[in-house]
Amino acid sequence: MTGNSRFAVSVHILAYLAYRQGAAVPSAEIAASVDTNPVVIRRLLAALVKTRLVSAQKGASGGFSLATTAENISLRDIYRAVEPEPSHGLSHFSPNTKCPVGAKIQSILHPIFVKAQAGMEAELARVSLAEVHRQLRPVCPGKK
Amino acid sequence: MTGNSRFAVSVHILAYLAYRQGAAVPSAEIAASVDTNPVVIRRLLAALVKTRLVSAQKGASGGFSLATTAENISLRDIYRAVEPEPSHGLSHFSPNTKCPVGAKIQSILHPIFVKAQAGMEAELARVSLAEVHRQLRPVCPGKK
DNA sequence: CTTAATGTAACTGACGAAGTTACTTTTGCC
DNA sequence: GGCAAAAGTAACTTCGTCAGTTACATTAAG
Repeated sequence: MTGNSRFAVSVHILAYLAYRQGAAVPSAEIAASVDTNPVVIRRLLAALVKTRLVSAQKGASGGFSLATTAENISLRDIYRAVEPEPSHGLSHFSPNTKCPVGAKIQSILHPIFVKAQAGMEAELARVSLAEVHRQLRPVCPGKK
Repeated sequence: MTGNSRFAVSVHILAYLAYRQGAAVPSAEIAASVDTNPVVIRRLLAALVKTRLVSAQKGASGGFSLATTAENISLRDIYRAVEPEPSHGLSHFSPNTKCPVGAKIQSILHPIFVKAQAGMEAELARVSLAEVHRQLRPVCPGKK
């Protein structure tokens, strides 16, 4: 598992916690579901705990659980918790300010990037963790 | 200039071509405006030529110019020309399929990511290169 | 035929993220 | 009290991607 999968893995983690219905789930169990190292999971969970989406219980028989209901958590909340501030490549982009184009291009692009980012997050905001959870346990036709 | 600034630099390139009003502009001149190496510029231009946003003229007194009007180029066109297919971290994310969550999470996330991407691109589609060009040459109050 | 340009391949270096090891701290449970 | 299990975290190793660079073949104007 290489490349930036922080968000995808984080949604997986929270979906797993929802699936386990409030139990204190150790990082090793989540790591088995994601198929990665427990430390990777704990690092992402640290961000999710900091933003109060998840609560952590140290010590024996400890573990992680959702800090609120799955309805109250949107994918945008998760995205913002674990993704770094989007730079869109504007940091480390230092055009020649002696050129009329280079002097202005950054200030022109910045608000455009902010809107593009907002457009993406608006779509994520429409999906709750509960919706993801629901799709995990689909209605089983014919079964009551 | 480090990190993924392909899109920002590409908009800069096209804005520069618009600014030069149809002249055949060599990559070295664009590189001076962006403050980077001409090869970096030519690599991005190769993608822009392939998608027919820009035309290239080889040989002495050759260079690059817009293949169409700035009104006809949206920032989404530029984005799609130079950014690789968005994986959103789903490639290289291989959860444990023996777990009920791991088995389904990818197919749940995929359509959500597609919508998020579309939300972002819709905002980029609203901005044309002409709009960027206009902001480069603002009305100069008092000047006729 | 010279010169200036594109088109590309090959290499280097920086950076970020995943993965791993190892250790400290905390806490339930016997 | 002491053991076991867990979070928390630091340090290190890969690994992939991209910007940057050098070098060279190809092309076309004058």
